[in-house]
Amino acid sequence: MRVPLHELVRTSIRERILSGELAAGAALPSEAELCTRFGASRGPVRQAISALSAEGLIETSQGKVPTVSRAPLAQSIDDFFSFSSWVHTIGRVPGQRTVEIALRRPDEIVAERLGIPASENVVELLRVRSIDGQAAMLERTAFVAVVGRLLFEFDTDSGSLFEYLIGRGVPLDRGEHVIDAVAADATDADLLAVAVGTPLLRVQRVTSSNDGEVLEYSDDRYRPDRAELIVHNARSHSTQRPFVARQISQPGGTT
Amino acid sequence: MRVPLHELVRTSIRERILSGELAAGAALPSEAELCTRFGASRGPVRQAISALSAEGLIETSQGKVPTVSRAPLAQSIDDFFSFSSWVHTIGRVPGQRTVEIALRRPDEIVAERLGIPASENVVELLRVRSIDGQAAMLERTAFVAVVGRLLFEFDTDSGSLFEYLIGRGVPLDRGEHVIDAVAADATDADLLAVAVGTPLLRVQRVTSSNDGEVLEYSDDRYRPDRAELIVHNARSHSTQRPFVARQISQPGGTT
DNA sequence: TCCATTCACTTGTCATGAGATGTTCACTTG
DNA sequence: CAAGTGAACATCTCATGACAAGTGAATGGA
Repeated sequence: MRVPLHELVRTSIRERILSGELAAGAALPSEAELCTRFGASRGPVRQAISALSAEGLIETSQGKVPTVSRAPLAQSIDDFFSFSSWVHTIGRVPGQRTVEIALRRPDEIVAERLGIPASENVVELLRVRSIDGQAAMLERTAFVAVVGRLLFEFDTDSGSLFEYLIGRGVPLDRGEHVIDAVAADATDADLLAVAVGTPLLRVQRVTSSNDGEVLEYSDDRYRPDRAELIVHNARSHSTQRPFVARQISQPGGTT
Repeated sequence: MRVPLHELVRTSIRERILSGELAAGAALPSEAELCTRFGASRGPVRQAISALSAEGLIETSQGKVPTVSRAPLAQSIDDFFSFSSWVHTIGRVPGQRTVEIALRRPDEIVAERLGIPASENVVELLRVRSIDGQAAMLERTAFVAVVGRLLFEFDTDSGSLFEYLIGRGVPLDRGEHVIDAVAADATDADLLAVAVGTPLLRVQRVTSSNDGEVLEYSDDRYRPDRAELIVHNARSHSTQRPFVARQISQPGGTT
């Protein structure tokens, strides 16, 4: 498969940023330099820079050399998918305790969300996720069989399941998250150490590949005093990109 | 201020799409046609098309004329800011009942969110928002004085406050939304017709201009059985754009 | 009638050249 | 010593030309 030149330039620069070689706030080489370095004309180079800018990785303005963005969006995106990654980037210590892992028939809702017949087995995982040792979220995940098989070779208490699956080549690319609020049931209350009926922030996620193949369904319930979601959004036609992330709850939030 | 040619082409096409002149799925003129029509070379035209594609308004692929996207993102963005607009686009009837409107000193939290001293007056508005006549959300909004003044010339029971303010030139451009869950207090319970302690989905929004000037703070509480939030997200470097919107709750959501 | 091929047309990619416009900083001037 | 000036340098804008690659409809043969 032929790789266009601007694509090559783009990924090359991106890798240098993500690897830390180009730190946040650092200046990129000028267009002219990039041209000679890649043996390209200004067209592809500008195309690559423009794409990286749209991606949120760099910031540009006329007359100034592009600089590496201080709040890289790529990080936020990964953070939104991976609890461990998120907690790490905010400088806290993530933790997880596996309550249950099982291969079983899915219930109606899980089967419907995964888009499979109820007769097809799924791997279900129930974990308590914590921040600095304090329980913050209860995670009920169901994987389709082909992905779930990989779980039995993984210590679900050890770290980021998401990174593990990505590393094993599972194409967890797209996520659809439905957000609402539910009252803690007996299980929630027990594992999150709250009273039954306490309001919890629930995020139901359906993760699929770029082809649209559904791979995972998860029902995550957050203690709202420990974690919340944050959405940035811009109207009109600004170049500002929307982004979604989690954040630690601020004290005094309940009016 | 000088308007670049590619910007001109871009807004021209965008207007033709948003006005409905170019329906969803319709084919755009070819690059060559656009070039002659605007007296431009391919550069600016391609730049405009690429921007519109990134905006999500059109879809392109090699060899085929660009077509108007069937799920325009611009709509979703506006929908996320305006309750009325959202309810309209899903084919329901929005409603609102103003419970209170007042000019007063802000409490600590409101003052902090708006970034103003507690001695500065704000206009506070309390409204019940409904879908097809059923109460779905309770909205507590505080406006800085300069914006709030406009409210007294507006019938807050009549329709979209957001559109009214935009029409009056208020630059409501950027929004930061913090999402969590709270238990319904006595007021919430009364106005939303639920029991005290019922979990509600809360969205706290700080709206500001592109310059970063804070204009509005809102605390919206949704009945999770009537409305929920939905977030689409894509990892990696796909062209897929993230978006955030509201949606009507599906029955049987509580596992 | 059906199917493979051809061909005109489309967008994607890339090079080169040139002027406009914003930034920065050393240098001049008061 | 501070303020203003200007040149070097950067990106932004736009034009022109050329080839590669995908699309779709017309064409022609089986």
